[in-house]
Amino acid sequence: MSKAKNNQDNKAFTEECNAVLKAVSDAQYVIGGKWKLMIIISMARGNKRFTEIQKQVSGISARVLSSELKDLEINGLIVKKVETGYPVSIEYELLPYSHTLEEVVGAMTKWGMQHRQKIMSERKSSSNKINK
Amino acid sequence: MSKAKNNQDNKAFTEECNAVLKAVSDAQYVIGGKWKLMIIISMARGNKRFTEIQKQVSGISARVLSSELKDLEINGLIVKKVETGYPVSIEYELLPYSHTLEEVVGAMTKWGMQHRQKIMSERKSSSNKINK
DNA sequence: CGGCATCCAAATAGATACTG
DNA sequence: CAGTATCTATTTGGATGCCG
Repeated sequence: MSKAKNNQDNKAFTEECNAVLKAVSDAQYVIGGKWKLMIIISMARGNKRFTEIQKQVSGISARVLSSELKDLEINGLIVKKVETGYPVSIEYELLPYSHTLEEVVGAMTKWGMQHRQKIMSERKSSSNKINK
Repeated sequence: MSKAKNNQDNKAFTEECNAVLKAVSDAQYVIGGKWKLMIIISMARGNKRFTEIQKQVSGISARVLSSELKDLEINGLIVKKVETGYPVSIEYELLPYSHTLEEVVGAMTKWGMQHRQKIMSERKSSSNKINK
């Protein structure tokens, strides 16, 4: 392979790489961080109330959940519905757009499960780490 | 649908939900954060040297890259290879296990690209945000 | 119940300088 | 080149109390 050909390849590769990096970075801007996907998963299973979601997504504080829900609403993934009445009831609902995340959630779930399997069967080596 | 049936459904749903949440949380432990996937993407395109990777993953500092590479090595995704010689050359390489991430990376790339498209075609609303 | 305000502690990251 | 050390600045997050 000539040097020129190599450079061409590298250039195309770099451009494709930058496109992928940009896309992943865009995605992480919206669904990155510790909680956003977990909130969406919990909501996809029917949790709509603030306290329900907080109970299922273990470890999240009210302050953080509140702020995450706002982000998700701003980014078009959920809506906050306020039903006036006595008492006022507030529910969060997934918007149809959130379903576009199914593939991402599916891939991460699958990977997380197989990774735990892998770690479990590697109990000899203790330097690998897994959540709690 | 009876109340009992409903409760059963909810219980099964809750358990399945917790399994998914745990898996996603495991995955995020290893590949979460702003940089890890981007480093892997860059390396999958052939970048092996510290400085090459830092150049392609724009915005990452040497200190953070150094620490991220260590995490990735601990978790079995990459190796650091030191070729003694003059001068000593250091290269990082993806391990075969890193290929198990292809589906995750693919899903996120796809989603990020379509999301940018969506935002672009929604230029009327200015409250949605996208990276730089 | 569903938050927001405040305070404070901890984690994270940038800048800079330095080393083998 | 491939980092490490140090210091500081910023971000993040927990705890608590209050409010409609």
